[in-house]
Amino acid sequence: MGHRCCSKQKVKRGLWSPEEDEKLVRHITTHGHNSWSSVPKLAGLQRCGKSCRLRWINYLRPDLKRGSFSSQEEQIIIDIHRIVGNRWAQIAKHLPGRTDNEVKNFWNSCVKKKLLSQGLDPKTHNLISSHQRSTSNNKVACNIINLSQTYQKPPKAVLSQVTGSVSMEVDPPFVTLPPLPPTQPPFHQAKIHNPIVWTVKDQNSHDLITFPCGSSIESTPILLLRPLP
DNA sequence: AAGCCTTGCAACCGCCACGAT
DNA sequence: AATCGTGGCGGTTGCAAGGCT
Repeated sequence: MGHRCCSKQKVKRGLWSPEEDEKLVRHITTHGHNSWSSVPKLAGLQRCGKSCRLRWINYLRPDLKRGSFSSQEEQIIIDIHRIVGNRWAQIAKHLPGRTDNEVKNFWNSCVKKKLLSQGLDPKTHNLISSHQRSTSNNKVACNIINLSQTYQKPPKAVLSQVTGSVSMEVDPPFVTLPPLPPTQPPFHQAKIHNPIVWTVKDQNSHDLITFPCGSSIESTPILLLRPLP
């Protein structure tokens, strides 16, 4: 069956040859890819557009970082996965030079096993034991759930309910991740009418961090809440 | 050395969302 | 409003390479 764009023509499948790679790279570096469906024909490839797109994004893009993941990258993956779950594309956006496929493979081959060996459920990041954590940790966990639920709502749905600013109280300690690189194109920027401001306060109502979300939820720095050692 | 098993990763598949018509 | 084409995403598969017996 396959994708509709591939069903009409005879397309090659399987591993890409160096010659095919060269054709694709040459075409995209000189002409770009306005329409992936037209790339195979213009580049002289017997592949479907979807396959070309995948090959370029996951393997041929010049800004890809090859090689094994650093421990810092691994920690970022774990932290963001705790919040957003198996949204590999979201996670990969916070790891320059890494693709969603790479992150997914790394998770399935390494991180998952590591968490299991530590007695942690890779889906929930909670201890596999039936006992709950201490009350202090429960408080943090509760905030993670709140933030997670908000984060996972589609941007449109969130914005439609926002009339000014949204604030959320969380308890320290917490860490933050830097925002996405400035080159990241704003997601659905044109549709945003009500800017969101997230405010994190301490227990005495002092502002700890405030960050506007002028473009969208997608470009918001993700707050990572985890107990400090 | 040979056969089997495991692992990592590239690629495919199926689905969904969205814009154009 | 319905349909179609396309891009994007997560889940899954297949294969090659390396390890083990």
